[in-house]
Formats: sequence, structure tokens, C-alpha cells
Amino acid sequence: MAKTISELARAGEVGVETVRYYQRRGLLFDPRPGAARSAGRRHYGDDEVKRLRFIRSAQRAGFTLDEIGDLVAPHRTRQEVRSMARMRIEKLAARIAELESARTWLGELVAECSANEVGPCPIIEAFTAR
Amino acid sequence: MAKTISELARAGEVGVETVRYYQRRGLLFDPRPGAARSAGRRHYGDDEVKRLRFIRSAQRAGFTLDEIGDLVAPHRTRQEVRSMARMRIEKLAARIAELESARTWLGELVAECSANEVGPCPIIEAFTAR
DNA sequence: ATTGACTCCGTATCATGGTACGGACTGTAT
DNA sequence: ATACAGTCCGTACCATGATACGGAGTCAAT
Repeated sequence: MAKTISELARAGEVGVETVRYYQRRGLLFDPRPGAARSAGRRHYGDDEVKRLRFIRSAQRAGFTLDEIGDLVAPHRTRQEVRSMARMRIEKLAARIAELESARTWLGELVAECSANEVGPCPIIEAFTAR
Repeated sequence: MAKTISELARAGEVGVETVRYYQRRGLLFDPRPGAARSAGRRHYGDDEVKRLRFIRSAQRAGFTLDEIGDLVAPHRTRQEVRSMARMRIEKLAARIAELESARTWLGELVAECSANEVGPCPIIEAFTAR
């Protein structure tokens, strides 16, 4: 239950320096007031692991650390949080569409390039100018 | 046909400073040898526009500028270019899957949070630790 | 009791992709 | 001919998200 910083880091699949960085940014609880410390060492519980994992999930969803800071701010209402989540969902949809069209584009270039082996590569043709 | 830098930038939908940055990085042809210059001013043609647009497309597909530099390097073969493209397609697929699962995750949190208006917000619950 | 791993803290550095600034100069319109 | 916008060049700065470093202290096993 009581973890050291490196155990917390491992549990969250990040580096120790990253945990410390998140603490500096105020994203992770930093038990300064001596409460959960002993001899200068901090100790962390499952709540911290949970929060660290939340941060990573939110990052994967494309939230920036600033936005995550906003999200976990003390006085956020359910309405506010939901609206942030919904905005992110929209941006995700847009980004997914963009990546999908990029994938299609690249796929076409590859197919075209593989089709005939002679002449200039169509992919390379796509950016001629030397 | 013969464009100034700001016309090139507009055509590629980037800022002038960005064009200059790409030149510094060797991604865009920089007509230093006086050829396509007059009185210290550079001039650009459609080939440059094409290349600039290619760079932007490649970026949208997730290539880094370094990778794009590799891609447009002088002695790239068709095979090499195709293999880089295929690798990128795989990463795109992975990234798309990740974003889709993030979207699902967020969608579920929002639905859950909207379902009942009482008690703690499930989204906020997802990151408890203060 | 000594060693080796870990912790804490502050500060510095990195990678990526730009954006901004200041000064000198120049093309174009009036 | 003068003003104004645009250009060139070098260098500096920005945001984002880490990662590294050095020195001092400390815990835990041998």
C-alpha cells in the first residue's frame, strides 16, 4: 500500500522524473506537509496510482497537461467536466478523421508506386522540387 | 509563377517564418546560388509550392520533420520510400486505434456522469486522489 | 559499519516545431 | 523622391513534455 516514488512510477508506467515533474506541475499530490512522509521520504497510496493512471489516460485522449490540470482542479463541477470531455471527444473525432484520410492517402501512394516499377516513383513525384 | 516568399507561404498555408524555418532545416530548396534570385530576393515556382504542400501532408500523416527530411533525401529509392510509407501506415493504424479507444472511454464517462445527477461525478471519481 | 540503491531538491538540458525581433536593404506605388 | 511593404539574416525566444545531473542525505542488507 505505502509506495515509494519509484514504486508509484512503476505502477503508473512512467519514470520517477516524470512523477516528480507532475508534482511540480501540481497534477499529483505532493505530501509536503509532512503528513505522509517519514524522514523526508514521501509515501504514496493507491489513490495516487489511480490519479497517475488517470493523467496518462487523459493524455492518451489528447488532453494537454494544462488541460488535465484544469480538469482535476478542486472546484470543477460535473457540468464543467462533462463539457470539457465533450469538447475533447469532438477534437478526437476530427483528429481521427484526419489520420484516416492520411492513411488512405499514404495507402494510395504506396499502391500506385507498387503498381508499376518503372519510371519515377509517384511518392517521390508528389514532392518533386529539389 | 515566380512567387515571393510570402506568396509561397500563403500557397502552402503556412507563415513566412515557417517557410524560412523549413529552408533552414533543408526541407525546402533555398536558391542560394543566385540562380533563382534577383537582388537578394528569392523566387519560387510551382515546384516549391508542391513540395511545401507535400511537407504539410506528410506532417498530417504523422511524419516528423526529421522523417520528412529522410523521405525527400536525394538518393531515396522507391523501395525505401515505400517501406517508410508502410511503416507510417502501421503507426497511423495504431494511433487511430488508440484515439478511438480514448474516445470510447471518454464517451462512457460522459454517459455515466449524465445518467444520474446525484453523488460524486464518475469522471472526477476516476482520479480521486487529491 | 560499510556499501549500494534510493530519495530529495534545484536547476539545466533536451526534442519538436515553430514564432518573434531588430536592423539593413529594396521593389513598387504614389 | 519618398514612403511603405516586403525581404533577408542571424539570433533569441516560446510551448510542450519530459529527462538529466549533482550533491546531500538515508534506508536496508551484508
